Amino acid sequence: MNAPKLARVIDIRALKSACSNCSLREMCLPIGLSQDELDKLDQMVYTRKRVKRGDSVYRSEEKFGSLYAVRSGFFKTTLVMEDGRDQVTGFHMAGDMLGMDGIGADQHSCNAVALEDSEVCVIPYGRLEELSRELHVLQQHFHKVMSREIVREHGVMLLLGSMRAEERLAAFLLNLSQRFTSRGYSASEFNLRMTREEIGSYLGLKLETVSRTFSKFQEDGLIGVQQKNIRILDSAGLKSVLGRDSA
Amino acid sequence: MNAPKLARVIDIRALKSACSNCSLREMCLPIGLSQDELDKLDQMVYTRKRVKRGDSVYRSEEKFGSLYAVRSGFFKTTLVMEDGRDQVTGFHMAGDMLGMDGIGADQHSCNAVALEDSEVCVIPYGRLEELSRELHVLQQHFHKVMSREIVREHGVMLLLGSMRAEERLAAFLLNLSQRFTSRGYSASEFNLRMTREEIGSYLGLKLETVSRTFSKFQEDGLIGVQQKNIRILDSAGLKSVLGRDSA
DNA sequence: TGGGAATGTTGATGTGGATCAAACCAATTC
DNA sequence: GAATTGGTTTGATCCACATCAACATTCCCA
Repeated sequence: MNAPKLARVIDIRALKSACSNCSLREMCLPIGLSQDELDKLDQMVYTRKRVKRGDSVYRSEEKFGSLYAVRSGFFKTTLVMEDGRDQVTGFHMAGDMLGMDGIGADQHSCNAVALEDSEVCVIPYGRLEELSRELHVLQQHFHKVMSREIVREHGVMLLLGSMRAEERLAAFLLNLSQRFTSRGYSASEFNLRMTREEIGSYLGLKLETVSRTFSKFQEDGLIGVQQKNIRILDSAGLKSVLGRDSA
Repeated sequence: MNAPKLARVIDIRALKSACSNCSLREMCLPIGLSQDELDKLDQMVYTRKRVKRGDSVYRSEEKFGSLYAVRSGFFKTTLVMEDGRDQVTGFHMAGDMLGMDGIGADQHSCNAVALEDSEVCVIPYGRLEELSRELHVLQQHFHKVMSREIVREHGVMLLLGSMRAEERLAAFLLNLSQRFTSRGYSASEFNLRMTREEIGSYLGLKLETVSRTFSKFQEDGLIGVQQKNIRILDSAGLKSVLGRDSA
């Protein structure tokens, strides 16, 4: 009985899915575009896709065709080795771009999995190429997005290659906090969307180590932890954990 | 007395520096371009630059302006943490592209240092943008290059996050071997251009561990090591080190 | 051509984080 | 409201790699 009504509501929402009135337009592809250019972008991004918690936007080996802008929700990207070991290579939230790994070999090289019910904007890659040949600003922005992904990964390499467990966790929390802040959320309190195991996988640690280190940070008065809820009590203290030679 | 003659030789060589008759054109930017398009590329890449061993092409924080295609020689890229710890983020040889980390923030975020006397082609980034708006093939190729850099870094993250020392070294050697092969050099014998310390830094290990592991591989008959000279004696064996649960 | 600085090897010992194991807790589900 | 399930915490022990140290080798360049 309610079904038709619900469907209509969704239709209306879909109509409004255009980039030009998206609340994320200041941190997504539309940055710096004029109204005119935005209209063109609207024609390119015509699909939104809901992704339920646990489902994936794309999987490794899958044919590449589109990029995805996270509209809402939270994702992880993971790599799987032949022997089954897998590793989280990133966590992604609203405004982040997914799928750029697929361009090089025309197939995806990792899995993008939703950690909560989420929504992405589907950006057909061919259209993006076309449009970015036309719109200099869009081209520039797209290149910047890719470049920043490279730099982000540099950071992770640094973390994995030269930091101790406490430093990794501190860097992780500070990074999350900073990203939440830039999206208008509280810098000092947030809910983790991922498990200790996923954090560990991302940071090259075991989940027990993650848990222990959280506990230690709590004892030291740096953070408050209650399951997935994190309060950052002493962000300067956390920063000083980074680049501290030893315990 | 010889100087003028030498200078003229260099001039001639400089004239021939065009992409269209570069021996690397099949693994560098020119891939897939028609003669016509190649001519345009030639106009873009008009500078070659010699880089002496130990010198850098660019340094972290430096203003970004150009990309660099390695023409000959060998480079490492490194990141430095505030506290001085530094980490090698990659090794780069002929045909590789350097500097893409700089696009995002309009300044470089790592150092690119020559490990032997080398030569790079300077690609002014503005020109590349321009030209790739014109030449679809070039645009595609450039995007692929960036994407592959992302995928390469994914691989390093996997290595740093989930592999043990022996696996890291094995993966490293196989990767080098494969890259030499694709450049027409021997897959089974090559000279390392970097020190044990640099290898260790790249792999998240100490130089002693690198040295010991090389020795172990040698004892096991997998490789022959003599200082910087490496012979791969049993590449299948090396592959089987990867993804082996334990010693 | 020799002497000193880098670089590399190998051994002995130490330790941070992994592993193994056991509770504990919160959220569902029956 | 008992039972199940997925996630988290905490303790005891272990081990892969780091660290410290001594020596060997190679590379420079004075």
